[in-house]
Amino acid sequence: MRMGQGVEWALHCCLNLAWVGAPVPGARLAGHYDLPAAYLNKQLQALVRAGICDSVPGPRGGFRLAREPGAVSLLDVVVALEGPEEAFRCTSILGAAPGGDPAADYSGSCAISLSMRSAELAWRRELAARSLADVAADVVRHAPDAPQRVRAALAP
Amino acid sequence: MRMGQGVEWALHCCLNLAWVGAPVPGARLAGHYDLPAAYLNKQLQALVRAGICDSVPGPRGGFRLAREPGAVSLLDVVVALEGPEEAFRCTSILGAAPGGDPAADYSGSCAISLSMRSAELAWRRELAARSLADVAADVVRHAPDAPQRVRAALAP
DNA sequence: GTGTACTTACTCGGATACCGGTTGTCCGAGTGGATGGGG
DNA sequence: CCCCATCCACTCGGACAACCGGTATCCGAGTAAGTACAC
Repeated sequence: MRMGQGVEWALHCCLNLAWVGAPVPGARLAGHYDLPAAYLNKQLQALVRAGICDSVPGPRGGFRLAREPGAVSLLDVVVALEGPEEAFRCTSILGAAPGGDPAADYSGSCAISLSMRSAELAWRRELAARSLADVAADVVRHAPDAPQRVRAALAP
Repeated sequence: MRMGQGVEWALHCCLNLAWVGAPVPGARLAGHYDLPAAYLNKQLQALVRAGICDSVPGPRGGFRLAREPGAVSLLDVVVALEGPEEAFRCTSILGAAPGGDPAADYSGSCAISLSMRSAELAWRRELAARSLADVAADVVRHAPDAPQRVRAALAP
């Protein structure tokens, strides 16, 4: 059970976009972290589809945050890249057991499914409660000049 | 980010093993849920390596729970099959950014890594707090004759 | 000097290969019970 | 009737393929800025 690499990249990029404000080309973000530009572009496209980022084409274009940093949760980013379905998928194998209904959906009644779903819900709740603004505040507390340095490195 | 199918199978099998008490062949468990026997066997082997199940060879052999159901948490099963490493892996891309140390390990200082790890810790805590005995109790509360039916179907 | 049309370089966007990991399958090593013979 | 050696069927265990999703890459469509020219 591993999460896609793109999630880490997207989170760092979103944080930087929150500090820059102006559109930043995907290639410049990729160069900043020494990442494959084309692949990072793919992840950013997913963020655009999810309504987290806006993309402006042409010269002086790039990606920028579509909402306020406080209105983008870590869960939003994770869901945008990993999809909305949960990690544990109940396939209702109880339906194949003796006395089970093969056509029934046990995901809402199977105790195992409920327990796994409950745990995953706790994970999602933690991610949903933490916004980009919260993370940015933590970074600033530790390194107050980080936003300025990022702006200097990424702004045109 | 999807969890392996084997986790669901292993959880159901462990619950049944807790009710049966005696060794149950992997093939019989597989037939109970109409699963590929050889592949389920692979998952059960992982449980044995993790010390969750014991395996007895020869006729009248099979798999049985190695500890009391109350001493096996859902997290134990998940870790046995999915591995101990966490879903979100911090690759310290901050080290590649300007002003970063490429050789340093940022997984303990990067605010993003800390937030993701905190959320995953909440998930693990939920799973660790729920044992097979707890889940079994929930099932019995909903269907009191489940243990007897399982014994009748799986016991030799 | 100013407005306009063109050129151009730069951006995103989707379609296309590659690879590791989960999924699925197979056969061999080992073991406990059943069986047949002998005492 | 009891004991023992043999045989055998049954089990796990690890080694071997197949399929799928994440990884990585490329080139084309579209756009806005810059430029040259005509008025």
